[in-house]
Amino acid sequence: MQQAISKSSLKIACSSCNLRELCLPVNLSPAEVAQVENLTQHKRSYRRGEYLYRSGDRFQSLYAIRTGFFKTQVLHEDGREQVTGFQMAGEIIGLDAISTDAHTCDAIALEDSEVCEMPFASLEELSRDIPSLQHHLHKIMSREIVRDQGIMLLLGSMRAEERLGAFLLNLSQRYAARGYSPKSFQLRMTRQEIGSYLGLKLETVSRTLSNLQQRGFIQIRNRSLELLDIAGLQSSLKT
Amino acid sequence: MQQAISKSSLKIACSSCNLRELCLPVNLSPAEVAQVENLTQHKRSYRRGEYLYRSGDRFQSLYAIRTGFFKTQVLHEDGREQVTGFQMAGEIIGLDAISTDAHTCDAIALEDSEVCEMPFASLEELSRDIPSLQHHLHKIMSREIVRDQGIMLLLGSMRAEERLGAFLLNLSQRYAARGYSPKSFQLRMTRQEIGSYLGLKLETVSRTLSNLQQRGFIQIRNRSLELLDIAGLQSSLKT
DNA sequence: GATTTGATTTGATATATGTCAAAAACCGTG
DNA sequence: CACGGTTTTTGACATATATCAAATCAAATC
Repeated sequence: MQQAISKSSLKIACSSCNLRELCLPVNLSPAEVAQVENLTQHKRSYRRGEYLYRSGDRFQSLYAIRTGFFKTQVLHEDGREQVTGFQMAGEIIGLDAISTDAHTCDAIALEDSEVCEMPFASLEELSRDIPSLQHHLHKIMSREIVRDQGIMLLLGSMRAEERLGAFLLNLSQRYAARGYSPKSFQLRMTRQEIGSYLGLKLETVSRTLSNLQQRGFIQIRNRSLELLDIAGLQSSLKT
Repeated sequence: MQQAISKSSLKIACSSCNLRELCLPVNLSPAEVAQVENLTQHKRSYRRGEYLYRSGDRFQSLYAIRTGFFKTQVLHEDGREQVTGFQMAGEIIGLDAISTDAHTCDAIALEDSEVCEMPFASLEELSRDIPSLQHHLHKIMSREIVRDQGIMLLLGSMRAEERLGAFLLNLSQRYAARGYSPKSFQLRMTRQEIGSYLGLKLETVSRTLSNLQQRGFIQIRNRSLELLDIAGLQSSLKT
C-alpha cells in the first residue's frame, strides 16, 4: 500500500515537471515528493536560438528539460566548435558545471523549450536526506559519463556511415522511450550541427544521408526523417 | 586551530592512501578523517597487464590509484577497442559503473600499480553525513564529464598533430601536478594505445611523433619522451 | 646470452573524408 | 507572396590519414 501511494505521488511529481530522468526510478514518500516538487518549482521558457547558459556563466542550477530540444557545445579559442550533445525532454543538463562552479559549455534551444531550474545546493541538501534521490543523482552523472564514452568510441573508431547510423538509431530510441514514433521524426538540428557532433563536415553528413537513402535504409527530405529499415541499420553497425 | 588540526589530519589520511583527488580539497574534522580512512582501508596491488575490473563485472567499489598507471577501454562487439583514458596516481576510476551497477569498460594496469578500494555504498552513506565529501564526490564526477567533453573536442575537430600535441601536454601537466618533471617522462603505453585513445592508427602516431621530433618540439626514443619546446607545442595548438 | 615475440619506424600506395564551388530547396519576414 | 538569407545537395578535386609491407629495434623468456 505504501508502495502504491509512493508510486502515485511519484506520478504527480513527474507530471508537474516531466522529470523523467530525475524522478521515475526513485521511490519517494509523499513528503519527499513534496520536497522535490518544491525544489523544481522554477520554470522558464526559451525560444529557439536562445541560450540556456553560456560557457563561463556561474553555476547555480541544473536544468531538467520539460519540453523541447537543446544542444550543448564547447568552443575552441580559434572559433572551432564541437557539439557535445543533443538533449530532449526529461534529460538533465548542466552537470559539467559542478566541477568548476562555472559552465564549461553553451546550451542552446533548438526549438521553443521549457525547463525546470533545480538549484544545485538545494539538490545536494535534499539528497543528503533522501538516499534514493542521492543515489539517483549519482546514476544520472554516471550515465552521462557512459554516454560520453560511447561518443568517444564513435568518434575514435567508426566511419562516417556508422556514425550517422548510430546517431539516427540513438535518436530513434530516445523518441521511442518518450512515446513517439521510433520510425519517423523531425531532425531538430542542421547538417552542420550533426557534423560537428559526429566529427564530420556537413557535406559528408549530407552525402552519407543521401547514400543511406539510396540504399533504402532511410527516407530523408530536409529535416523529416523516416527509418525504413531499423534492423538493417543496426546490423550494418555490427559489421 | 581547528583548521590546523584538520589539515594535518588530512595529510595523514592522504598519505595513507595518496587520495589526491578524493581528499585534498576537502576540509574534514579528525573524526571525519577517521571515517574516510576506515572506508579506504582495502588496498590491492596489480601487476602490469592485470585487470582491475572488466566490462560487465558487478559494480561494488570505486578505486583510487595509489601508485602506477592504468588504461580504461571499451570494446566493440566486432573487436574494435577504444581506449577512453589513461589514469595515474591520485585519480579515481570506476565512475562509469554507477549508472548500471556494472562496469562498462575494462581497466588494465600499464605498470605495476596499487589501488585503494572504496566501497561505493559506504561512500554514499558517508557523504550523506559529510557535506564537503558529498560535494567533492560530485565535483569528481563532473570533472570526468568535462574531461570527456575535451576528448570529444579533440576527436571531433583536431588533426593528428594537434591531437598528439594536446595529449603530450596533458600528460606533462599531470606529471607536473604530481611533482615530476613536466619536460621529461616515460610513456607508459604503446603507440597502438595512444592511437586508439586519439582516434589514430599506430603508424600515424609514430609518423607524427617523428615529425614533431624533426621540428625540434620533442625528443622521443621509444617510450622516453622529452618536451623540448612546451610553449611552442602549446601555441601550435591554438592555430 | 640466444631466441622469440612484440613494438616501432619508414616507405609506397589507397581511400575516406575534406575543401571549394555552384545550384537548388527551404524558411522566415516584411 | 515575394524577397533575402540560410540550409542542403551535388560535383570535381585535394589531402590527411589508413593500409599494407618490410626492416629494425627492444624486451621478455628460456
